[in-house]
Amino acid sequence: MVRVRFAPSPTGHLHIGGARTALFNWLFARHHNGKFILRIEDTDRSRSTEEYIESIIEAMQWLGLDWDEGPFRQTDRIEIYRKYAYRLLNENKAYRCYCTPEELEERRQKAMKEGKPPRYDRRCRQIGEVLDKPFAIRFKMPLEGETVVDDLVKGKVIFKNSEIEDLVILRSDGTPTYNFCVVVDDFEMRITHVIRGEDHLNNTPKQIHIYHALGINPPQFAHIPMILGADKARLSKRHGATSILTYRDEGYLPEALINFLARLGWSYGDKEIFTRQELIEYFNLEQVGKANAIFNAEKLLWLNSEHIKLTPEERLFELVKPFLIKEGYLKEVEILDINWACKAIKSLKERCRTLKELAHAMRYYILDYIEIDPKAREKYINSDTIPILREVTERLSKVEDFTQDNIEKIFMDIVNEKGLKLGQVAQPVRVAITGNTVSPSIYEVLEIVGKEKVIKRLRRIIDGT
RNA sequence: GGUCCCAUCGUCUAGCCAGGUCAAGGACGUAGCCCUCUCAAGGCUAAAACACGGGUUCGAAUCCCGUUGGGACCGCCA
Repeated sequence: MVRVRFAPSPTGHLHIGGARTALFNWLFARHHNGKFILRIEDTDRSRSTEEYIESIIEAMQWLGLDWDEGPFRQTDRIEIYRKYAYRLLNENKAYRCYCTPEELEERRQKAMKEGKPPRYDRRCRQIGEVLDKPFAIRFKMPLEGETVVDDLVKGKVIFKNSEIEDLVILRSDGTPTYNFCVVVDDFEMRITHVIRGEDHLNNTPKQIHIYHALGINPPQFAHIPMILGADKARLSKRHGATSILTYRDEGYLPEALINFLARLGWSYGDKEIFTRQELIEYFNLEQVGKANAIFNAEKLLWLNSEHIKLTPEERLFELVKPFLIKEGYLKEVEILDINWACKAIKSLKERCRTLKELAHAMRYYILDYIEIDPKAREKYINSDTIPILREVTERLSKVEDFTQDNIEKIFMDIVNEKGLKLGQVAQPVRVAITGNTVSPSIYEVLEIVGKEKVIKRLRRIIDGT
């Protein structure tokens, strides 16, 4: 049984990189009919907050990355880690370190300045007796030999044990540290595959030794490449929308983001567009690449538009509602006729790349009156076009059955009778009805807006009010 | 500074493990054309890459070594 976990630390919102790690774990679990576990690594009490925990969970839920166990919190499990740490101490596999953080920091700075590796010099490892001073517990790393990490993505990676420092596993305040908690938790939670960012690759040999000291077998490791910003630096706030929830608020579909994230570092031949089910079916670690990837916002936008096209109008309507309300086009209690709304959305869905854009475009279907773009007005509403608009208004107002076909007939009649080009009629009308020079087919727009509003808006333009 | 990872179009990538079918394929973006009531969508076309240098081999994008470049880690952070 495959058991994987996503173990974010709540020191910030869920960002692109974290979400991709979560996704790969989730996909791997679902593909193998295994379990996906959520674990909150909040042992850094000074930086972890409840707010971030909630935010991460909200983002996971929005993405549809559901977990089977958890969320577990490491702060609830402190006693467990402490127990294991003291076990190692008693078995002489760890030792008390009496150096203070200040001393260590000082030595580190000095080492850096002298160009030496800023590593702990193991000075307390020699102390035989127990001193009456505050202490941290350090793990005894082997002093020689090699450790091989047989990584599912990177292959065999070899580390010299002499390069690995004696890391602190329990702080002097009694709290455990990251590298120790992961091992204990992954063991206790019976994790079979650890899929995480490549930034943890260097930690892996340390963890492997802790596994061995505890007398347990390490899980399989898979270190996936990093996601970098356009400047090739690690993705951070500087690169704009970094929180997953921001993408939700900007009108991205979760399935589009999932699709995008999946293709960042993983591929399935030439296929670009995947449904959630397809990803579960096709995902594997073998096809995960080794090189870092740069976050490409343009492609995400394109994928979003593709997924909007794939989404049924009914669902789009539900998804776009919050945006309509936020934009003020719709009051919260107001109810739109669903069939009408779907017709409106259908006309717009292949023209919009985000739900935000969709909501904005829908304004001219919903509102009674719309603002006319000054440039559009200048170009298309003038003494030449007012007579045309008058003619259109007059004829449209006589139409009983306000359908696309009937509307088109009227436009064509006017064009033929007056010897005009269709654009000479369509564009002024488009500006009068939508407020801009861009919209779906004008006949379609008129039908959806409806006779009453169409006539009202045209009259308003003609009257110059 | 040390250790580790990585290297195909601007970007995501296929191909690499099992060398020849690759004068390197797809996608985003860009440019042009077609369609056309506008804008999209769609269709067609174009520009655009095997980082560099050695080696192995009849043959290398694919295997080996080095160089360069990028990234990560080196905490009583995770």
